[in-house]
Amino acid sequence: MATLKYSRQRESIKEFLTGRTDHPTADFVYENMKQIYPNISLGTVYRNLSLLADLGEIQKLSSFGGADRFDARTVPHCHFMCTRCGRVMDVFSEHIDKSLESIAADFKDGQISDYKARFFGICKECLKEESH
Amino acid sequence: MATLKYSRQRESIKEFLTGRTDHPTADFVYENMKQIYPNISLGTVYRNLSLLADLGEIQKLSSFGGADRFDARTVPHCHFMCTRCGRVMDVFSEHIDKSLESIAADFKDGQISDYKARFFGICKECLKEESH
DNA sequence: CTGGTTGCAAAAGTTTTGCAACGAG
DNA sequence: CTCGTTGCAAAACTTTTGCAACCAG
Repeated sequence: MATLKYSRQRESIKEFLTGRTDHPTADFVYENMKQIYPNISLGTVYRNLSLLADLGEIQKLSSFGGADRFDARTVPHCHFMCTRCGRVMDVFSEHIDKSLESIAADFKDGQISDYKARFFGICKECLKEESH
Repeated sequence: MATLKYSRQRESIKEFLTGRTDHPTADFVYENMKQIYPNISLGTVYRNLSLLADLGEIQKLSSFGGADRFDARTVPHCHFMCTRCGRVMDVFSEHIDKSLESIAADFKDGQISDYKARFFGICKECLKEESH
């Protein structure tokens, strides 16, 4: 097994993600990291995002079409994507969490190790605009 | 609105998908279509898969990392992906369907127009191999 | 004819990787 | 010193698109 070594870049990337509630793409992370490390490369960002996801410190979301998104919130939770503006938001609901837990438990032999759910629709901001 | 015209290629693509229970990628569809239309192009496959998805005749699944997958089953349903062999299978469970419906209903203002859920774990085939 | 569809190829977009230099332990 | 990490660039992979020829209605 590879022994992990400290890297400023990796630390900054994780810190950056932790400070946000949206779900940035790798390229967006890259653009922001450039302000701290002008020479950082996109490859480094991808490598660290992958590594952090493997360690379970962040979550990779491959669910929305286009580039993958990354989320520092690692507890199982759902996402809502607005089909009009493309924004991806976390969904908070005990009802939802309980339902998904019971869904996972519904599988035979405890096969489920993880699950993700996402919902599509039009967000309130877009609905507001629509009524103008 | 564009008026749809008949195309043998589109018909074959849809027929191909309908006859399968796995969830092929565009490239896999392309490789198989070549046996019927040796000159068919990947662009045509992508265009028709997109078109069929827009028409609601098939479903595009962007949820599993790597290339998108396509599914002729259009009723809302969940998928299970084996994290070991990568296979993607449909999940049948009244319990799950009811839970997801009630999740969607939990949103205010009927915002939800669609939802997808997927579960990860190790499939029975892989578990069997593991015990050797 | 008209305009949707196709094959082809180029381009765009996303992610991975080989490699030499660098740096943490 | 060792080996994980970085920057850079090339490559791999996935999807979209411009265009002239083609074909369904």
